[in-house]
Amino acid sequence: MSVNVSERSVRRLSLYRRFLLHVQASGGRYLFSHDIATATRTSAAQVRRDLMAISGSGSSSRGYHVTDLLKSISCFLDAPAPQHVALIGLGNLGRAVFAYFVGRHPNLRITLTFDIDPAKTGRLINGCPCHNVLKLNHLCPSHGIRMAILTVPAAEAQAVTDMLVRGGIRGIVNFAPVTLHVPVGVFVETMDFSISLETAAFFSRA
Amino acid sequence: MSVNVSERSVRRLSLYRRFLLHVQASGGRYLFSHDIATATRTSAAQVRRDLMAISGSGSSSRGYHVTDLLKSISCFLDAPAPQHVALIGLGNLGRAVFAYFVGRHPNLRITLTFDIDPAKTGRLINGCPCHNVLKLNHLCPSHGIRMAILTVPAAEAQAVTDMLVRGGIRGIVNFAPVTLHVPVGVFVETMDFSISLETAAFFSRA
DNA sequence: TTCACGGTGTGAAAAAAATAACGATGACAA
DNA sequence: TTGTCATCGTTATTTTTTTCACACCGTGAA
Repeated sequence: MSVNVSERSVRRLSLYRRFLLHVQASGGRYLFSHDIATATRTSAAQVRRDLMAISGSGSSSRGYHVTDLLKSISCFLDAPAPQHVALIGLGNLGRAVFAYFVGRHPNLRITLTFDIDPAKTGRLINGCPCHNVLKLNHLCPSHGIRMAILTVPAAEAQAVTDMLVRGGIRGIVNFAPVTLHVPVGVFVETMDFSISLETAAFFSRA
Repeated sequence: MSVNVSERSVRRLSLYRRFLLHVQASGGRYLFSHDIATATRTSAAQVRRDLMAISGSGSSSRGYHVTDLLKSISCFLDAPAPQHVALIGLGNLGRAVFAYFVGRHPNLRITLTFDIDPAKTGRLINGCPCHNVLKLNHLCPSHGIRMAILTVPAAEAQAVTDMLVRGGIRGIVNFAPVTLHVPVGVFVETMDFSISLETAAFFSRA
């Protein structure tokens, strides 16, 4: 089902969905491909092509039906049941991510958190149990957790990643400014503030 | 000088530099392209090609001289003098970004911060003055600020962006989960946690 | 010296991605 | 009805990006 759709398409589809949700909330019912395109800074052809891949269909006169299209995209992007997510590292960043997360991603659920600090482990954080990071490879499989958010210091990131991989994790959102090494089949998305900053700095004077 | 180098190359060069700094710190003197490649998860050919573009040259027997290469990359990526940066929005995220920033980017300097909350404006934050966000288009030009980090709520992001653009900002690192609209010539880098999360969720079950 | 080896720099080829092009379709006006 | 028009779905083309391939170079061994 996921074959034939590139990473970039998936990203754009996620953007389209976000826009469509806004439109839906404000009562819009139909959109043309170029509406979606301008809202998400891409081209109408690109939108049509992306939607073609997931067979979301529109009418040539009215365009795309917002609710139907949302259904198509969500059906494609989301798992049938909510996915469980582990959050590793409950420092400032980890807690901020957790706070941001709440209520925003109904299909993703932070089920467990982990930290190495004994002052944090063994308690509930936002109603979610926090365990010692050493229990990772044991607890993730038993809770059906396949993806993780990594908010540990850079120095620990690779070691924790190795544990995650051993624990069967298949997708990682990494906030540490390091390049993680994982086996094929494990997806890593790095939120690399430093690199983004330097890139923006560069092009701000291009 | 910046012509002919794609955004992706710039990103990779930034990654190479980070790796090279680590190597330098641990006393390494020479590296082959494939060392850099494996460390940054790309290919040796890609590394050589990227370096070719900035005319960083290596020897076929020893590889690349770490310090020389660092010099080449930094000369290419960095402005001759430190660039001034404005930070807009001093909520949890903004303060976290500021804290992360400190000491990590010698060529970039957060010169001014802005917020809309009167409890924050008029004071020093980390030794850096905080102004009302309405003073943006006035203060940015007079301080030579050409780039900004945007950590305001999504609902305000576009309005603030418009002010930034009027204030002459040419590069924005945007943390708000919205697609910003800017004139050509203004570079926007969006740190989009939601999109990254959904992308990782998708590929974690591919 | 002479050869083999492993790496660089770079043009050529391949793959991936974005853009353009176009027949088909349905709404609407005349 | 008939023609026009704007948009869709899809194929074709172009552009961009990555990978391959190989001549050339410096080193070390024989």
